[in-house]
This record gives sequence, structure tokens and C-alpha cells, in this order.
Amino acid sequence: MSADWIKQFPGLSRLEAAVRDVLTTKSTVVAVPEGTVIFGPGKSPQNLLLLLQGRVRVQQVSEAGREIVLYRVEAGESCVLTTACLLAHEDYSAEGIAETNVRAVAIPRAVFDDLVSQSVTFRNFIFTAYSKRITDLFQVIEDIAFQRIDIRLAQKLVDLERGTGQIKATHQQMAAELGTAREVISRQLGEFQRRGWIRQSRGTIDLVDLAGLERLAALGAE
Amino acid sequence: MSADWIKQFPGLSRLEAAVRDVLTTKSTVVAVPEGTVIFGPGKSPQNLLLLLQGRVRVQQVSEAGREIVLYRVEAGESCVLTTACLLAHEDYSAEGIAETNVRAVAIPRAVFDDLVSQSVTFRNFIFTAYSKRITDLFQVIEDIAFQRIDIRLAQKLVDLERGTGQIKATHQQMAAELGTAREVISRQLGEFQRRGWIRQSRGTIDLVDLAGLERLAALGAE
DNA sequence: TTCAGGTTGGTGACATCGTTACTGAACCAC
DNA sequence: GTGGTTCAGTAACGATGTCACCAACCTGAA
Repeated sequence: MSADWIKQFPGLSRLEAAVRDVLTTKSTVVAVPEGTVIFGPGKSPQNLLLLLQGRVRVQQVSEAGREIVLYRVEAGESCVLTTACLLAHEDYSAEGIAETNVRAVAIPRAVFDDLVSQSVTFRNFIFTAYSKRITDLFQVIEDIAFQRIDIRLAQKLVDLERGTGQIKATHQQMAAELGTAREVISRQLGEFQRRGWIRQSRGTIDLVDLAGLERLAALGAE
Repeated sequence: MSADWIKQFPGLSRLEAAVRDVLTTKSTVVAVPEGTVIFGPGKSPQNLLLLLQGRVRVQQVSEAGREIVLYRVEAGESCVLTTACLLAHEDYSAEGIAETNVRAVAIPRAVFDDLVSQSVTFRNFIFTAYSKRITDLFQVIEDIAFQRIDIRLAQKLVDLERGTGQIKATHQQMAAELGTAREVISRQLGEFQRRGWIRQSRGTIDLVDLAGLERLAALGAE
């Protein structure tokens, strides 16, 4: 198996040669189709995943069925919060879903433990990833608790637009992004449309005045 | 220095003898007076703390000055989320405050790294602690996003009462516990008092019908 | 003691957000 | 096309957050 993929992870570039060999020979590259539930309540992951291609959405689902997106794992990042669960034999209440087709390196539990033990570089890689995720969670908490919904929605629209100027999502899905209700999204998007910032059609939102959205989004970053 | 303190941490009881020696000889027991800011924005901790006595409150403070309590570290637990920051050289936006006088074992960064490297038991201890904290954060997110404020307040009152039947806190402090506004707390506590569950006086809340509060709190756990 | 100023708590009015209930439009499978 | 399903719009109302203000209380200093 080619070890080229290590280049995609800057934190691993200085990995000691011996450790690099362990990592490449004892891990496998897996393909995960879009929509797959990678981990979830009652389904703890068996491997640490390093994403080569695609995107994983991690979200919390309440007992009443309401959802909120916690963060996304992009190519070049790792599903590292799951390793705590992986090593502690505990279930999370969060779930991870492949938002696109995903290619990833799967590192088995025992190999992960071995790498953490042997390589200071790998340890730094892991703990840096932890730090980023925890910071993300703190931001989510701060936003839910203290930020106005129109600002959060504008930020999310700007965030989810990936150069296309368009977002493929229903109002229900946008509500799940922010942990709010569909009706709230409908009202806010209606207001954005009246202001000429977006155009809507069933299942898609066109961002026609990104600058307008960004001005509103920026109010939350003062 | 006595190594008796290790007995207070069940996860460390099976520690290999050599590793145990490293841990006890290279760490120090420190005393932290009540009210000390142990870590915070711009003040990353230099040590991993294992709490022997006392309690540390970890809270998020927004730029607008509003606060929300994330979790508490009790005796027998560790300030483990800070280790990610400690190893990643990153600052958190959260801060940790000694809520009582605290005695703790301080493990320097280099020693921590060494222990993680050498001991599978220590690794499990650390990752289990991570898992618990992250689960706590998920719960906070779910509560803020989806739970009614009266239920959250009842839960918090039951949680903060430590056998005394009394809570020493202002309405403002209770608001910071839940990330809401003082006025909301005043209204809810007024309602609880009308129902005969509590009595209030300046700076203190007496829980006179704990069962009543628990019934309301239990509605959130269905 | 008395007064000034800060802290704490109570309250009304209003804005924002969430919930409920219902409607119709758009889409899909047959 | 027909019928069922998904998606979006909206009104009414309840719950929560914000703003403004006041009263009660505490503390320290004149």
C-alpha cells in the first residue's frame, strides 16, 4: 500500500521512519459511501479515521429526535474525539455521518495505542486535533447560548457555501444545523430573501448577495 | 513525598511500579486558594492537575461578559481537557476557577508526555477522563439547545445542593450556571417559591421540598 | 449615626424564539 | 394523471431574553 497519503497530514510529515512504517503497514485505506453512519449511539467505532477525501458530519440527536450539528471533519483531519470513546470503551450520544463519499485511513485501536506510545510526533498530532475539536464545541455552546439566530444562520450560510453560491438543503436540515426549529429558519430565510440576499427554491438556497450575509454574520464576531 | 494520594484515583491503582515512581517523584502537591483562576484566556496551564481535595469550576465567558458553567472537576478527577491545550500550545476560551481551597497533584508537561508514552494504564486513565468530559459537553449542548429553563434550573438546584439543603448563590450566579439572564432566574425562583419548593433570602436559596424539585427535574430525563 | 454608592432582587413591557396547528405547493411513484 | 409524501409558508400563542426602572439591602466612609 502506498504511503503517499501521509503527505496530506502536515502534523505527520516529521514522523520517525520506523513509526511511519508501522502506521502505513498496519492501517488500511477504506471507502465509505455517502450517507453511511460511521459511528453513533450503540455503535462505537473500531478504528481511528484519518480523512483523505470527503467530509463527515458529527451531530447530536436528542431523545425527542431533534438534531444539532457539532462540527465537520474535512479531508486532512481526523475523527479524533471518537478515539477517547474508542479507548475508554464508552458510547457517545453523538453520531458521525459521511456527508459525501469518503476515503479514509483506518487505524485499529491497538495500532493507535502503539503509535501514541512510540511517537511524540503522533501524540502531538492527536492532542492538537483534540484541542481543535474541543474549541469547536466551546464555540457551539457559546453560539447556542448567546448568539442571535439571524446572525448564526447568516454565518452558517456563508460557511456552507463552498464556492458554488448555492446550498442544497431543506429548511429542516438548516434547522438541524443550528439546533432550532424549521419555522424559525423559514421566517429568517424569508427575511433574507426580502432583503435580496438569497433566492429560494425547493431544497436549494441561492446566495445572490454574499456580502450582505457576511455583513450580518460579522456582527457576531465583534 | 508520600505516594498515598494515588489511592484516590481508581484508574491509577494498577499502575506499573516503575511508572508509579516517575509519577510520584516528578510531580508535586500544590495548594490553591479558593477563587484562584487556574487557567483562562491567555493563561494556559503549565501542569496537568489531579484533584485531591476541593472543586474546580470550568466556565465559558463570552466577549459580551456573559458566562455559562461547562462542568466541575471534583476530588479524584483531573483537569484533563486542559492537557490538549497544554500539549497543543493553544489557548482555550474557557477558564477554570478554584471554587474551594484546592489540593492537587501537578504533573509537568514533559512528565505527562513521558507517562502517556510509557504506560498503557495511564493512557487509559487519560482517555477515559477525556471521554467523560466530552460527554459532559455534549450534555450541556443538548440542554441549552432543547431543554426548558424551569427543568434545567430544578436540575441545577438539586445538583448544587450538597446535603445542606441550601445553596449560597445570587440570582446572577445561577444565571451564569445555565447561561441565561438574571431576570429569568428571578422569575423561575419566584414560581418555585410560590409552589413551596424553596425559600429565598439575599444570596441564599433554601430547598424546603427537594422532592418537588426532583419531580420537575426528572421530566427532562424521560 | 448617617449618607453615598454598590449589590441584589422584583417587575412590567417588549422583542425574539420555539411550538402548535394548519394550509397549499412541489415532487415522486404508480 | 392520481394519490401520497415531502417541503415550505403562516398565524396564533407560549416561553425565553432584553431593557428599563425601582426598592431593599449592605458596606464603607464621612
